[in-house]
Amino acid sequence: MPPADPFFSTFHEWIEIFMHRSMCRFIHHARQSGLSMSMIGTLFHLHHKESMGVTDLGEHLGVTSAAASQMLDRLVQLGLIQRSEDPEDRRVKILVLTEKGFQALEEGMRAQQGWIKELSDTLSAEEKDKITSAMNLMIEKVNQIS
Amino acid sequence: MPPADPFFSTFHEWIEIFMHRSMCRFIHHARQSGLSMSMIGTLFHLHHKESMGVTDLGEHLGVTSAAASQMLDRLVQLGLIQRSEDPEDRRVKILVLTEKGFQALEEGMRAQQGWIKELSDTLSAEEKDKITSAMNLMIEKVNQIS
DNA sequence: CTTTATAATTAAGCGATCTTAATTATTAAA
DNA sequence: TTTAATAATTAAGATCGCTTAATTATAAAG
Repeated sequence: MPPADPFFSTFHEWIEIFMHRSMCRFIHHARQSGLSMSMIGTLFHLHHKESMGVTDLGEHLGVTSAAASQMLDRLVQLGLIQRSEDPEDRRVKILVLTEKGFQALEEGMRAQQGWIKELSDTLSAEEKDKITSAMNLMIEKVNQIS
Repeated sequence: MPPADPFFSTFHEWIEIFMHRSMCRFIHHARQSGLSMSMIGTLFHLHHKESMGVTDLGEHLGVTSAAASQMLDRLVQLGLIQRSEDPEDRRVKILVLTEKGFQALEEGMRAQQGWIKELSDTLSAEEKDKITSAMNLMIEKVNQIS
């Protein structure tokens, strides 16, 4: 059990609400784009990891490197990632998200956000300011921790 | 293009950060639990929809009712949902999340939250209060819109 | 009462996505 | 330089999750 800190319990409650509102639509969108769970995991992973090898990626996804390699074939074919040789160690491949891959991620995240407009409509200008300011604070801090 | 409202742009930026931090771990956890994308979508859907029929669920997931029915077999077998006859119309099945199903969802969401501790450590008590209060405001408002 | 419509399931088949095992290419070690 | 280790890929086969089509059960309409 985590501590009964009001920060954590509120955060947890908010995440629950956020996920419940967002995930259905996100999954729906992913399926329609023809992206599997592994592919989505890969796009997210490459986005905040800059670059990584095939085996490492597979481990993170919980599949074999063979499976990762095959899935990467499809992502390359879709133009969502770029796979190139690592000049430091030519056995290794460097994987990076392409602009198109980045946009595919963005689109998926935008797909879930209809309900935020609804939320916004119930808020006064001061309330929006308060929330915006709190989020900016979190954004600033979270950028420092990695 | 959505309006260049600072509320929306900040919210969007925050979602991006949140998703990138959370989704990899969430997907990893889902795979290890043996849950498919449809299963996860179903658990989320049933959690905030109370109850719904098989065909409706399939439509929401973007699959046929046959596929939904087969997937529900597995979820029932895993004890994550309960499937029972609707007394009002005995052709229809009522689907509800079991306690175990609810806990599986909770677990998945908890799996992603390690980084929140890190974020918390960078915040002063007043900063936490500010964020907690803004989130409570959103929670209160969002509960009114559905 | 008979016919039609609807909800869910079952069955058969197909393609996607895994797995293991073998292969190729490169690097590190003996 | 030969041998061993590592990274990625390829190939073959198994399994999963989907589709369509047929089936069963119930409800609504004629």
